[in-house]
This record gives sequence, structure tokens and C-alpha cells, in this order.
Amino acid sequence: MTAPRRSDSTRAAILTAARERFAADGFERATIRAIAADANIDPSLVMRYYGNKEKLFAAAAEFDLRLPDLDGVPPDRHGAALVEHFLDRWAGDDKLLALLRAGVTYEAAAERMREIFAAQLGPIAARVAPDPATAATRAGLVATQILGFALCRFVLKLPPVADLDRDAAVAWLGPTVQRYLHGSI
Amino acid sequence: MTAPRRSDSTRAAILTAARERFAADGFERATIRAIAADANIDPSLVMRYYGNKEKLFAAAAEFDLRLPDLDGVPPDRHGAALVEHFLDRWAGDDKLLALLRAGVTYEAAAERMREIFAAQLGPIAARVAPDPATAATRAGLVATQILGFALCRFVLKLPPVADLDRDAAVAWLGPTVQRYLHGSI
DNA sequence: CTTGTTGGCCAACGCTTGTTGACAACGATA
DNA sequence: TATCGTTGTCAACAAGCGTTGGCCAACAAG
Repeated sequence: MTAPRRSDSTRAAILTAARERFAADGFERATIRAIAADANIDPSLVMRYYGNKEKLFAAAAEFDLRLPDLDGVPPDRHGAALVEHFLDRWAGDDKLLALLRAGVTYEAAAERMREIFAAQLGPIAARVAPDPATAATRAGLVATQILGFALCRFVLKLPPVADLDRDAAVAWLGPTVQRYLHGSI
Repeated sequence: MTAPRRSDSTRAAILTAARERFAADGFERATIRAIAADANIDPSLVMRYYGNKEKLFAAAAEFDLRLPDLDGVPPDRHGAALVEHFLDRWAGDDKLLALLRAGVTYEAAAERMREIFAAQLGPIAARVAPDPATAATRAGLVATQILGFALCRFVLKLPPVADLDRDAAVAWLGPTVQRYLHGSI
């Protein structure tokens, strides 16, 4: 129940600019000065509102995968449903890209990434895995394919991967994720 | 046929230190000063021998995937053979990790990555793909899985992926790569 | 109108970075 | 021995970074 402040729009502008810069440049190349310039304010304001660069990143990368509930999905479509969801999530939100770019060289971002995938993807795997003991491994394998696809498509921009349309991506990756979730070892 | 120089061992020490730092820290966090300290020499020598930081990285990341010839491998083992080869290659050579870490925020490294995978993985996919027109896409898909696994295992260190032993990794990833190479669309 | 608070800008700090140039020791050549 | 290119050290540079503190204008409360 915090009261609205006159500076709320500035705070929001900083956060938006920060997300874009972190997503485009990674943690170290995204400078406070550049973020402030994007938001049309002075760099010192960033410090006043977010304390320091690490806290700014933490605020900018606050984030929920919003994974779908697979209970309402036919079991043989689990893989495709997850892939579709991730594709849409990546395309529509800079935060995941920021987290991926930063996570490679900035330990706090890597830690956040581990938390997110353990806390959000793990339970889903546990729900559908044939053997609960393998659930964590299955979730990890799904992460390798999803993150690898995002890496090649959005970051490295490997031409054949970047050019793949949504349907083709689902057709190729869906069965992989399906096997990681349901397949026998 | 260049003659050996007295400074060859220094040059080599710089290159080794550079590879380790780039692999561990990425391009921007790996400083010339830190690399020089690891090699027990003065930072200015790095400049003398390699020109500037970009050229040093280019020299440190010079690199061959040394992919196996799949012609001598039973077709149903192509996926497993590739996965085994990549696992060993990643484990034994810092350069791939350096390239991956740097490629995320340093465009020249991303470009090198694209070249390597296009020039070295592409032809292999072309040789075994059922339809040559799909070869580039198949190579790209293999890259997503291989790089995604390396990202989760070596960089992000997702526990379930980092803990997987070699045989289990081959058992899980092999069929995926196999399908990307040989499977129907 | 006066006072206190908030939002914003400006100038500067201390530090680290990549990079440069001057200079001393060394080794081969003459 | 004198000469010259090579190898290495040292000190400094300009630029950029995150971060700080002071100052002023706009607003809100009394």
C-alpha cells in the first residue's frame, strides 16, 4: 500500500531502459550512464532510486516464467506445450534475455537463473515424470534444450536457428522436450 | 617456417593465461593486467606481442572442433558419437568455453562461433541428412542442444546438469542429436 | 507566505581499464 | 670490443566506470 510518488514514471523509465540495455549488452557492458541516457535522466538518479548497479539488475530481472499448468494438457502434448510457451515468453519479454546474457559472466545472474529453473521448472517435471527421482534431471535437460535454443536464436544468431519459424521450432523441439519429460532412461 | 624466438615461451604463457581468463571471466572481465599477472610478465608485453585485446582474443580462440568422420560410424550411432566427441572436446579445451562465454557479449566471438559451426558442423549434417535442403537447419538444431548443454553444465552450473555423468549425458542427448540429424521433419 | 520534502542536475571523486613510450639488460654479430 | 635488434620493466596517459554530495527548482503542508 505504498503511496504513488511523483517519481514513479522516472523509476519505471529507468527499469525499462535497464532491461533493454542488460538484454542487449550484458551486465558489464550495460553502463549506468547509458541506461540513464536512454531514460533521459541523470546517472545519479539511478543510484538514488536503486542504490547501486547490482540492485538495479536485481530489480530489472525480477521475473516469473509463468509456466502453464500441464494438468490440463494431453500428456502427449506436454513437450510441444512447453516449447510454445517458452517461445512466446522469450519473444515478449526482455528480462529472460537479460538474465541469459548477464548470467554468463555475472554470478548473481547465474544464481538467479538456477533459482528460477529449479523453483519453476522443477515442480512441473516432478508432476509429470514417470519416476520422481529423475524429475530434477529431466527439468535440467529441458533447460539445456530451451536455453540452448534461445542462445543460438537470440544471442549468437546462428542463421538456420534464427530463421526457423515458430511452427517448425515447435515441431523440432517439442519431441525432444517430450522425451526429456516422459521418456525412459 | 618462422625461426624460433627467445620470446616464444613468453608468447605461449600469455596465450595460455589468456585462454584461461577468457574462459573463466568472459571478454570484458578478463583484463590484460590479470592475464599478464598470470603469465608473470608486464602488461605492455601483451600489447607488443598481440597488438591489442581483440587480437589477443582472436589468437587465443583460434580453434578447430576436430569433428569425427561419421562415415566410419554406424548410422544409428551418429548422434551418440557426436555427443561423445563434444563432451570430450569441451572438457579438454578451454577455448570452446572461452568462445561461448565471450560470444554472449562480444560480437567478434559470436561471429567466430557462427563461422565454426557453419564450416565444421554444417558439412557433417550435409553428409548424413536425408534431404540436403534441410542440412543447415539440422546442423543448427544440433548446435542448440550441444551449446545448451555446455551452457547449463559449465557456465550456469545447473546442479542436475552439472552432476550428470558422461554415460548418462550420452544416453539422454544422443537420441536427440540422432533425431536432428536423421529424423523426418 | 513560509517551511520542509521531493525530484532532478551538475561536478567531481577514486579507481580501473587499454594502451603507449622511454629506458635498461641481454645476446648475437661484426 | 662496439653495435644492434630483441626482451623485458616502469611510469604514465586518456578515457570510462560506479558512485557521492551539493545545489536548485518544484511542489505540499502549515
